[in-house]
Amino acid sequence: MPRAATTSDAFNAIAEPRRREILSYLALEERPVGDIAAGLGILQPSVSKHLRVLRDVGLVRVRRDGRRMLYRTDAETIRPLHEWTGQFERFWRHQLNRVKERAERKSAPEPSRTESQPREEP
Amino acid sequence: MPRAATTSDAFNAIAEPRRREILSYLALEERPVGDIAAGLGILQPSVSKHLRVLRDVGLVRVRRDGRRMLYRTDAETIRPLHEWTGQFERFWRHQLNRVKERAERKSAPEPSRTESQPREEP
DNA sequence: TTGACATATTCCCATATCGGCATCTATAGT
DNA sequence: ACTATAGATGCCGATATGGGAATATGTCAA
Repeated sequence: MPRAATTSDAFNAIAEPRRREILSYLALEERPVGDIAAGLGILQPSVSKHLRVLRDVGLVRVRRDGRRMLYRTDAETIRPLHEWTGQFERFWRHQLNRVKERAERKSAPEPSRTESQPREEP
Repeated sequence: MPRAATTSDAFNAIAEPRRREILSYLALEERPVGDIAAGLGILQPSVSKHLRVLRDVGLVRVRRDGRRMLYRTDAETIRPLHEWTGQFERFWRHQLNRVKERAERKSAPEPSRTESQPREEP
């Protein structure tokens, strides 16, 4: 089974850095595709494809203006992501304290072999 | 060029639903792999693989306890995600108002052909 | 040492992805 | 009708993915 589709949910959609840029770019005001391409330095077909993904998951809305398509970010769809990450807020507060304590304790060597470290190269 | 690696950053790592479950599961207290597998109903090798991804991007920390590996969520790494999504907070507040207005205005039909709708099936 | 237990890694595979490039569609202006 | 402009879609190819099953590594205990 491959990775979940980018269009499966907002989490997958925002995994792509370009798409995050686009969302920020379209947060303040709606813009046509050409502006996005020029403003972010991405080829137009790529922009269109990213916009299709964002549209499929509801992260942007479109409106036609003559021959242009005006896109804007739909912040409401980002909200669940903010709330999911927010569930850990109380923990990083605690961890800040731990880091502080550890720094203050740095006078005591304490060579604990149990504390883990990232693996090394083979 | 394929999709960015799941280990390229926290955004890609949390795109996978199981990994999100694991992070929530490990938020309160550290747990051995077996508990995660049993608690979430995932096969052990899968859990180990997900944990390796989460570890590579710093979303979890490990510590050895005898023959078990105790994992815990490192909330600090989730913080940037919370902040990125938070940049849109002021907008979804505004959009709430718009939705409210639209609902109140629902007495006026106004058949605007310009307002976009999701595409239809071919 | 041997065996049991806990976790990690490897192999296999069907599939979605992103970028480039070309092409198609749609609207506007003359 | 013709042309220009804006955007969307289609095709291609290299690649990482996640699940499953099997196997490897590592630690404890007798």
